[in-house]
Amino acid sequence: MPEIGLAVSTVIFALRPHPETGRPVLSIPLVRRTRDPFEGRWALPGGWVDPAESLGTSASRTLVETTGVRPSYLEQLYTFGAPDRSPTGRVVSVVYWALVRPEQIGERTDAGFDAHNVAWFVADALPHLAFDHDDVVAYALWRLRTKVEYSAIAQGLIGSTFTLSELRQVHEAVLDRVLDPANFRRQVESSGTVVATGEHVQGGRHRPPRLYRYDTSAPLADLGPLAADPPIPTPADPPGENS
Amino acid sequence: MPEIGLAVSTVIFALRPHPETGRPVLSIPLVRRTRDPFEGRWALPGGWVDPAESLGTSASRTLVETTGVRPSYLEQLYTFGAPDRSPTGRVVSVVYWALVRPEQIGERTDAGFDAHNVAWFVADALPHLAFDHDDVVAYALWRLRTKVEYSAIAQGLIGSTFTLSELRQVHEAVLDRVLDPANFRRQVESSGTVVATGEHVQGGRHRPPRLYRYDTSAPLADLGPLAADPPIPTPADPPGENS
DNA sequence: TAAATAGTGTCTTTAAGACACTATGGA
DNA sequence: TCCATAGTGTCTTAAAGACACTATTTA
Repeated sequence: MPEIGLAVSTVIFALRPHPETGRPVLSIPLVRRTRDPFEGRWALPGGWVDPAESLGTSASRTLVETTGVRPSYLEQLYTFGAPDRSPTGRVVSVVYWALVRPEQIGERTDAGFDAHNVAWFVADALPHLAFDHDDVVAYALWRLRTKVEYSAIAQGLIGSTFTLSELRQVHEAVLDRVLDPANFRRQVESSGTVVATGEHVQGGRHRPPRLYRYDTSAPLADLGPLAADPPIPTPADPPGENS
Repeated sequence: MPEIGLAVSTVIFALRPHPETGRPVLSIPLVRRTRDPFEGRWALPGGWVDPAESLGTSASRTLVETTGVRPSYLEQLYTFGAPDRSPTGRVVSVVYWALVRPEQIGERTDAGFDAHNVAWFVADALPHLAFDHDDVVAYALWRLRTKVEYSAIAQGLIGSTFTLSELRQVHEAVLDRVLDPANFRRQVESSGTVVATGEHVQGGRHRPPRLYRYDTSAPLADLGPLAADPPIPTPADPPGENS
């Protein structure tokens, strides 16, 4: 049995106001490395896999520990294992990607959490990252953009109720292009993934839009016969035993 | 750095004559375990990852070593890592799936190759496998069937030249349903993945069909920004250094 | 000339996209 | 009443599927 280090990393996506324009833009939290290799460079949150925990649990644990956010969606992306990807020895990384809702992005300041070494970046304007994380992020971005077009994962980025205009803005931010409001509405309504709450939003200087929520009985994404990832543990939850 | 065993396994697909009907059917080679755990049970070919080799190289090496076939296509499927998936200790398996062309399925009898413990099974009628390999195969089958509908991977299962009827039979065997010859032809021709050689097949008691070959300039499958897997090493090739 | 498969034509249905139009509340 | 966005209608195009039809070989 070979001596190979096994790690997990996670590419976390959320929509945050663009630092200049203020418009919602796809963003990723990174962690500054405080030791070699690549000391000082930004990297994906992650850590070693504990022998007693599943890969998915390991991913949610390390991402909560390092960035303080709790994801609404978590899916395995790919396993990176080129022999030379870490200069300090052989490391194989099982990479996950995650979505976070805006209300989950509280700025943590509690003890043991080093806010100085965690920062959010615009997904399309990242610095050059440690290890092979540039490639990892590029692949995660491709997967997110591909998947948002044929599944309901956008709900992982939005609050529990929303207008169709807000949902469309999520899709537009992810895909980085504008969508026709009429056609978008028809597509979403005919997909059956969304249900009108009956309420309306007041306050705009225009016709009040209907509020919708996602139909929780429909699966968020088609993983085929693969068991869904374990539920995201809340701070009180003990880790689950799923793969 | 935790003590976790890192292995690779591969789900290998080929079309072989059905043992009863003789018609081509999707088949998978399995290896009988000769030691605990699960001694006597059938399992996917695989082995430990060598610290010096990439994951893809490890997959092609172990599958050639154990089954004697050389794949025409190899792609990473998923990494399985439930803490209890092996009764003898923590093992994380990076699973690949592969396609093999009929001409590559020679029955090996050379020294060091134990034909008694390798056998081909019809993909939809496998015995209960060792470890969690039932789940692994189910997921691989789903991926193959999904992918054959929107990509050109079927070329990984067919010889270098073929008639559209033969290609359609490959799709039919994979999807396990009949396809309309007229519509299939139009789809394949408009996809641009296939080129007529100008030759025809003589001998049938009917109009001689055109021969086609795949356009090798077109990619076999869209992996996004992910680097393609390393070329399959022939027995003489030294292992590559890609992920 | 019959059998059998190769290959073409065409109609229907569905979905995506473009874009004109109506609806309704707030300033 | 005007502005802004919500929401509807409808036309065009492309692709998939059903299925009738013609083409060309061998037995």
